[in-house]
Amino acid sequence: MTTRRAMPRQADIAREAGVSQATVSVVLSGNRARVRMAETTRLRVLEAAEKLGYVPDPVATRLASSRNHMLGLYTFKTTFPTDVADSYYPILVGVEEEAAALGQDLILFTGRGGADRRDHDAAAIRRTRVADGCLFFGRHVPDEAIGGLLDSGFPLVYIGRRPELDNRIPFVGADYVRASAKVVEQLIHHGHRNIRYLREPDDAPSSTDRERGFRQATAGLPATVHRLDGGIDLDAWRKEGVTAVVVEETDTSTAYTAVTNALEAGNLTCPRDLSLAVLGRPPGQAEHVTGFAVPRREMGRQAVRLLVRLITRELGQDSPAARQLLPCEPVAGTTVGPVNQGSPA
Amino acid sequence: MTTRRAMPRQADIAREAGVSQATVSVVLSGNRARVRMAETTRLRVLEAAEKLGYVPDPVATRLASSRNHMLGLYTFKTTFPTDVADSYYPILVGVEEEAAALGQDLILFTGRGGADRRDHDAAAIRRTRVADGCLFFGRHVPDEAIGGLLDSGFPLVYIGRRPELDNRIPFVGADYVRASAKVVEQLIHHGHRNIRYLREPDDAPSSTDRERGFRQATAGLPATVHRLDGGIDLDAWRKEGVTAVVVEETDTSTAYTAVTNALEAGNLTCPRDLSLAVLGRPPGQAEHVTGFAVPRREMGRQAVRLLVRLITRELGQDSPAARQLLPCEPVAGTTVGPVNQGSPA
DNA sequence: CTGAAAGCGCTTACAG
DNA sequence: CTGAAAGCGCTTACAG
Repeated sequence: MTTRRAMPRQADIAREAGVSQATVSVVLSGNRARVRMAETTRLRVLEAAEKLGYVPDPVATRLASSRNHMLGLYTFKTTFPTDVADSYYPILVGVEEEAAALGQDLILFTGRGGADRRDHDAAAIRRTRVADGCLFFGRHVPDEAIGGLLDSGFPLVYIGRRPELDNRIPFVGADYVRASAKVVEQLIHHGHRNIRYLREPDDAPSSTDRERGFRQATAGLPATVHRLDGGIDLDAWRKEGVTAVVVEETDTSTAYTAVTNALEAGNLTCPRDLSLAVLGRPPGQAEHVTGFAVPRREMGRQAVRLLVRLITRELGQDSPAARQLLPCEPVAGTTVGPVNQGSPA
Repeated sequence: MTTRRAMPRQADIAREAGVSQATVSVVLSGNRARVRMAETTRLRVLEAAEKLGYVPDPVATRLASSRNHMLGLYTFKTTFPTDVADSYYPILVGVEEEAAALGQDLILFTGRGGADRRDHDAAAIRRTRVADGCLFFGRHVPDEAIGGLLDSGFPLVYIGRRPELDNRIPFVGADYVRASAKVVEQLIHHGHRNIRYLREPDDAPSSTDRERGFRQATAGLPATVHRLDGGIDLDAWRKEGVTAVVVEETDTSTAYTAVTNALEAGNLTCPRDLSLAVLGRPPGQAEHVTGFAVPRREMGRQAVRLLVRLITRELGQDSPAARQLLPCEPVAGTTVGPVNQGSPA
């Protein structure tokens, strides 16, 4: 039960090796300054360090220099969602994998909810500065706090595309535009012309991107976008000539659920009566639904890699390479087929 | 794109308020030393801090004092297991919940595997000292590294009972002895006398505790312990008069799997032909199996609480209260019934 | 009541 | 080639 002073410091090594503390620092940090030094001195220091079981104090290192090989992860909501199936988890797996591979520790910052939420988040966000840099993840961007971090040159990376703050935020997102367009092109390839897109009434980048992809692919076609705001009437749509439905996919799966309910209610089968594609993966085990898979794990990994490159200044905060969109994996599924020639039910 | 120097320091506040930097420190830290000070001065400092958007630098705080309100979590394997159903996850949920509730950030330390694993772990374990204290979780205890931490008075708590190092390690575990005994008592209550215990050939505390509970409950009965080392012959056991089987449950579920396979092969039904209880929860959705649930989430929460009490010195490292065993929740299930009166198949 | 000083354990110019 | 000094942003005795 001695005190914390039990940990050997550089000064102890210096005494042991008969050199100055500064020399110890130079030797132990690999002599990056390329100071010329007698090999014997170097060895003596190394030996003393080994003998005393020296481990650098990460706190002091961080204060004196500017690296401590710690990466922050700030999440705005609980980091470990209770709902394990949450889309969140694979990202964490990727983040941790890559952080470990690059020799970085991870600091989890949790913005606590409650009454003083705003203040609290601001303080917590500022605290991220203990780390060399920080990953952020969440639907909204607290402009002021993040802007402050950006202004001060603190390395940060958002997970998910972030056009906010004049596109000054580095990010690693998924290329929803292209993935969505490809799904819709598949429908067109099957002969569909009148395609309806069902989206949720939210304007997060991931939503608008999907819609853009849909619009790109259907340019010139009678395809229309329907914003969910209640029930949907598939029969009416079919009477209008709609032969395929494309639904947005989000955390809540509201749009997807609405469609499957309507299909069931109308006793409709895909792709016999209607072709169906989802812009993402549906909840549960519905693996037969055509769509695409978001590379969440890879997003986590790449976000870490990008953050480290920002930290080492290998990449500038403003570099185009600091805005990454990863491709999504198409999922063929079985809910898309040729246009049904029969008349609507 | 300014430098990090953009963050205001206490010195900046001091200049703004026309006081010394030390006075700023006193005011901002709530004047715990109860230094007498003009209220107007205090307010002036607070106002200046507010105006400049001051946030204390946690690194400097930690170096100068000894608290930074960060808790470490060291895991020896990947912190986010890819197998989501892993028993690991609920503990993390509990840890994060309670850490957030107590206003503590979390630092994840991951011992990387690989060739230099031992050295690496040792260095990583030492790095935990950036935090005010650290939670540890894993099947083995690296004696030397943990002993060193303990010697230096660094607050740490293991998740899971830890008799190693002469019981010097504070922990929060589950009371497997009592939970196991209760399960077995249930069997005895149903009239079973000749009960067989199937355990895996591993001597972790969680294994030996379960066996102890079994032995306690079956004292004086012909109950015997069988160490798994290949296939098992249920028919032979039944001919010996065994009417109930109790299996250990671990990460791997080896024992449980062996029994269910044997049951299936022998076309046996529980509890008709044999009563079955598992000392924990079986893998998958087998909710009908009698056993008990380990309070993992609560273990996570309590471990955090204990660690904080250690950090604040409210509790000493050697205090008996720093060795906690949480009760497990019994699961009734349907695989235990009265002794089968018919003859063995 | 408030300021000046020392120190936490490092890194990084700068002298010799 | 190596040492002495300053400084990172705080806290904590200690003087006035």
